[in-house]
Amino acid sequence: MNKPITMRDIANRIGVSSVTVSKALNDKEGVSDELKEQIKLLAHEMGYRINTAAKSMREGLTYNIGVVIPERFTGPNQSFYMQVYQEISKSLEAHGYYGILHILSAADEEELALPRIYYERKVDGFILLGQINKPYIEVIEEIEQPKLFLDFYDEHSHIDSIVTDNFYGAYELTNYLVRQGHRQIAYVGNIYSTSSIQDRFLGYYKSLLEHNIRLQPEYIVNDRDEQGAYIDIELPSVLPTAFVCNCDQVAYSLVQKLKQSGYKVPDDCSVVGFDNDIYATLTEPHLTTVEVNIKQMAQTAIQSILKKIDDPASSFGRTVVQGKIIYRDSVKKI
Amino acid sequence: MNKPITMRDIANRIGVSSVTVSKALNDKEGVSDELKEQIKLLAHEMGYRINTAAKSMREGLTYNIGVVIPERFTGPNQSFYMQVYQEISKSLEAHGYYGILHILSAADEEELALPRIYYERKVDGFILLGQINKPYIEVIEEIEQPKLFLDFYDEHSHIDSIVTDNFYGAYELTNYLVRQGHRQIAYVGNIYSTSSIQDRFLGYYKSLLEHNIRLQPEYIVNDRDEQGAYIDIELPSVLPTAFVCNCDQVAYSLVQKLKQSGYKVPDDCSVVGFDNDIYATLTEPHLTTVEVNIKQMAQTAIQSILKKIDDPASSFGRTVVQGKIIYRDSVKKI
DNA sequence: CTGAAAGCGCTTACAG
DNA sequence: CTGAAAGCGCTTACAG
Repeated sequence: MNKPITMRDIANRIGVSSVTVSKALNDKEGVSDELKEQIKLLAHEMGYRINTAAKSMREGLTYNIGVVIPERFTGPNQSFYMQVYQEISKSLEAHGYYGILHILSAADEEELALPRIYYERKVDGFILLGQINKPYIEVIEEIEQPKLFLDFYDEHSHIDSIVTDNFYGAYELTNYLVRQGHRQIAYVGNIYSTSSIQDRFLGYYKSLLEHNIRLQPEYIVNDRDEQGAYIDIELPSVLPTAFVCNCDQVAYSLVQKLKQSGYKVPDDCSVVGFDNDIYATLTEPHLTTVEVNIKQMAQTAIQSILKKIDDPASSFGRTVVQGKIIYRDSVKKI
Repeated sequence: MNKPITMRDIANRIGVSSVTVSKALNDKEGVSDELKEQIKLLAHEMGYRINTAAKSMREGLTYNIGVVIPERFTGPNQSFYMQVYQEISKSLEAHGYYGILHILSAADEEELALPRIYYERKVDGFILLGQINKPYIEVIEEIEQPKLFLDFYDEHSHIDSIVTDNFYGAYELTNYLVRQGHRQIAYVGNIYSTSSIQDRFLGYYKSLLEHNIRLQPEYIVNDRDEQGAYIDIELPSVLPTAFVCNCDQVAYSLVQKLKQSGYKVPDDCSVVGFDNDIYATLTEPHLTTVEVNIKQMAQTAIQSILKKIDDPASSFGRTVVQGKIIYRDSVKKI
């Protein structure tokens, strides 16, 4: 391996100082346009590539962002967070930054072990992607580097967060059902299970309230136990004309159940989901659902974290990103 | 933000030189055990975290590996490569290395644009994950840094590669069907489409040959067109007793087709898949299939690339990683 | 417009 | 066993 080209090499070739080369390559003031051009050209010819490590050390910036995802969200059937990570990766690159992924193992989360990227000063900030345990949140708070929560938040923490608008998405989707003539509308999901299920339920409820539809207890259908494990869905004794499901996967199960019970979707009963994941199009008919705006969530997160790196005092609080209804074939106008 | 602690700070506190601190913290020779302990303790107390950028510059190593995945393999329904990336990330961390993901856009691949991590010397080596275009391969070959192909290979390239053993996996799976009494066995897949479909076909064919079963042309069932788009599967006029599908997703479609035609799986007909992805358990009955050993593929890739960084002359050629049959309920003994 | 000096925080090679 | 010196490749602040 021959020695890498440095700014000094370029400088020597033209008979100029390395300071001038640095200025030229970084488009700084203080070099004539002519010389600038000449230097850039030569740099290109010589195949110069900047040594980021040197720049990093000098500036005290790594140009890396750590993205921490709890292990439990990274299974083969849960591609959502990895999708988000992809977007983060792409957007970061456009800003001259790079993502470093850290899968937080269950053991490390339990033992409150901080990621290695922290101890090695590998990153300028952290994006915590996906709900982490309370005690771990407290440890994270102690870190004196910029950080934010993505796709979850913690009421008692002062860490900024970016979440999808579960409440408004479910509200809009339910409004749509009402506009299609539905008034017997059930909600499927354990509303004590997670904050997104709960917020989606509340959006659904708001729509009912606005339309003077009474919330009937038997129209809140449970889908999972305390541990989050799916349970068999029990259909209400009087079938509603539509179901709002807290996620596409549950909508998928529900449609199977309805079919088994001899009902046709959407002819006998409409069903909507949430997430627009693989289950939305695996279901027959394909589900009308809410798509989370992954791209915007990623971009918002990056803007915020970069701002915080630039100015550690800046703060954004809780930012909410709106989703988008995807209309398909699982709703019938009645 | 208060100034970060350096080795010098620790040194000053004990009244020793920063050289000694460096040696102690790195467990190098030349410091008494006593002093070493004292230094480590103090470092911990003071919350010392090494400045990797400085180390990097000094050693000329970034401790990062670039992982390049073509965009077309990163859709929401294709979590496989992101699974692999997760494993790479985890294993790398155990070696004090970190992965930097680069999604290669279709445009960049077309225009032969190298990733930014290359121009910024952000990484010590590259793992190319997933088949890239021939012309791009040629550009990659020019890079004077360690690199390897993961999950694909190129006959005309001298770049080392690590692939899953498609041939042997399909061979074993077909052997299993034969042991279960099957002799009319069809293969589903366009055998001119990709090298893995082709290699899996050849493994299937080897098993037939070994068992003196004639390969019948109508038992090679097409599943996709030239562009790789799935087409409607046409069942052979005489139904075989078993189908070997080139992937789980196609097995899923096939089972649907069989059910629509009034056949029961596995009672009337057995079906096996390949990949053990989400479709394997989405299918009813759950599919017997071959699981790619993602963990081992990642580990092998990392070992190889780290060895190459250490010794650029080292070469491994084409390494094959064996898969594992997952037995489920889609095969009947006859 | 251009450059000499200094320094970012480490580690290696050498001297004691 | 311990440390002074040198240097990795950049950039900033300052002098000319």
